[in-house]
Amino acid sequence: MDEPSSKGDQARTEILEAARQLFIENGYNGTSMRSIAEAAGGRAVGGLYNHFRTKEEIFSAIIEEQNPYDALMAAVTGVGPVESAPAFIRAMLGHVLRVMPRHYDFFQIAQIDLREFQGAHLQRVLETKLLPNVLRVISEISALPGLKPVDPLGLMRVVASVVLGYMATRTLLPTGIFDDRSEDAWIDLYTDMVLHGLADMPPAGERDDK
Amino acid sequence: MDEPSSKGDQARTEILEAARQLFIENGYNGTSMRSIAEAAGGRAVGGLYNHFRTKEEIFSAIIEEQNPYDALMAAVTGVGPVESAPAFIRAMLGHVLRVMPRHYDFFQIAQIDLREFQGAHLQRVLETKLLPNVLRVISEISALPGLKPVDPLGLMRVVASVVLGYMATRTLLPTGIFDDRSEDAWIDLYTDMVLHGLADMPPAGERDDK
DNA sequence: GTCTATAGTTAGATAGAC
DNA sequence: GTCTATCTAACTATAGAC
Repeated sequence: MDEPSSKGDQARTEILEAARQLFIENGYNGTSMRSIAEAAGGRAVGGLYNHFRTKEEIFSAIIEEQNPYDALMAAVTGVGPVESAPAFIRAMLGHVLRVMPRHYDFFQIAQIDLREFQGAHLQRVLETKLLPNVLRVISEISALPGLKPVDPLGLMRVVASVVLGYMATRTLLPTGIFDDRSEDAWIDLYTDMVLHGLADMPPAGERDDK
Repeated sequence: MDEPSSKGDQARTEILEAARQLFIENGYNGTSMRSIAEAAGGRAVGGLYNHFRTKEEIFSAIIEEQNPYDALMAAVTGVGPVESAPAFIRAMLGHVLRVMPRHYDFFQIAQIDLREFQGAHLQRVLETKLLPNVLRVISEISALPGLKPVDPLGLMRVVASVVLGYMATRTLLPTGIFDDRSEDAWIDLYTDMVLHGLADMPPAGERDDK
């Protein structure tokens, strides 16, 4: 992710770092090339154009180079061999829900892309890299025993919803309102809901709750 | 919500309507007062300032006057008397998940507020109106029989997460990928997960899935 | 309350010396 | 590759006639 490889690219890295922070604080159109240059080590505006042709190219580079794809896939593939689908889901959620908050910056950048560019820059990462792999993992889970009959697409959406909802409610609501539980406790609660639900009884007959 | 009460306020309504659409399409800073004036019946720019003092006041008015609070509370309080918490949750999710998509515009406006103003305009609506009422409803649910022991705050967060995740995945992912299921089928799937989980067995002992 | 015209500022991007 | 200086265009907001 962060690779200050050659010495000439150090400026580029500085610029991307400063830009990301400003985009998050002030939005895309709220961030000027001047402010990026200033925040990136007091540079001059013109210097930015030696590394990026346009402002949008800066934003695009952030999405392409700082996305948490590797970390996310490592969290998923790091589950290892398990015997049942519930065990896989519990381990996977445990990893993913712990990894995602460390990439909250990208979560915010992604929201900016959705609003300002209709997700155009995200789409490449999502469709070419993440989605196929996620679908493959979800299919593997479906093949394991222990789940109710749900097709892979349905399984993917509800799991994705829970992860996204977990991320969104971290800051959407007034600060500190969720702080009385530890992160581990929250993750257990979410996992238990996904696997076994909130009701204390299985659906009796078919109409315990209708 | 839409109240063309006096004749003088018709222009105001037209402006807000045009502004909302432009904000959604082009973001806050991507929408100019000129474009708002033009879209609101070919008005002149100066005329806007007879109704709103600043551009931000237009945005603020949209959040204050076009938020789906009433619709949301109606969906929740319209559940009526039930005997168990699972029954309440099923009915409530059925209403809320059907009502929220009809207010997707506001969902997008809310995201703009989060990004451009750190949610400053949302906060008033959320803290003074929605949150207290939601917490009250959640407490009522907790008092009904049929749930595992979960405190109201935990219950609120996981339910909110599911609703937000449902909304987010409607457009986050490539268009049409979720269209093979009807809305009703999706809502059933989400509700079943929230109540009974995805696993086909209750947690045996305590370690069926660890 | 709506218009035209414009003030004052700032944006993205470029030119050319070093 | 970085700087200073600047171009052109667009922005928010205001002034004043009707």
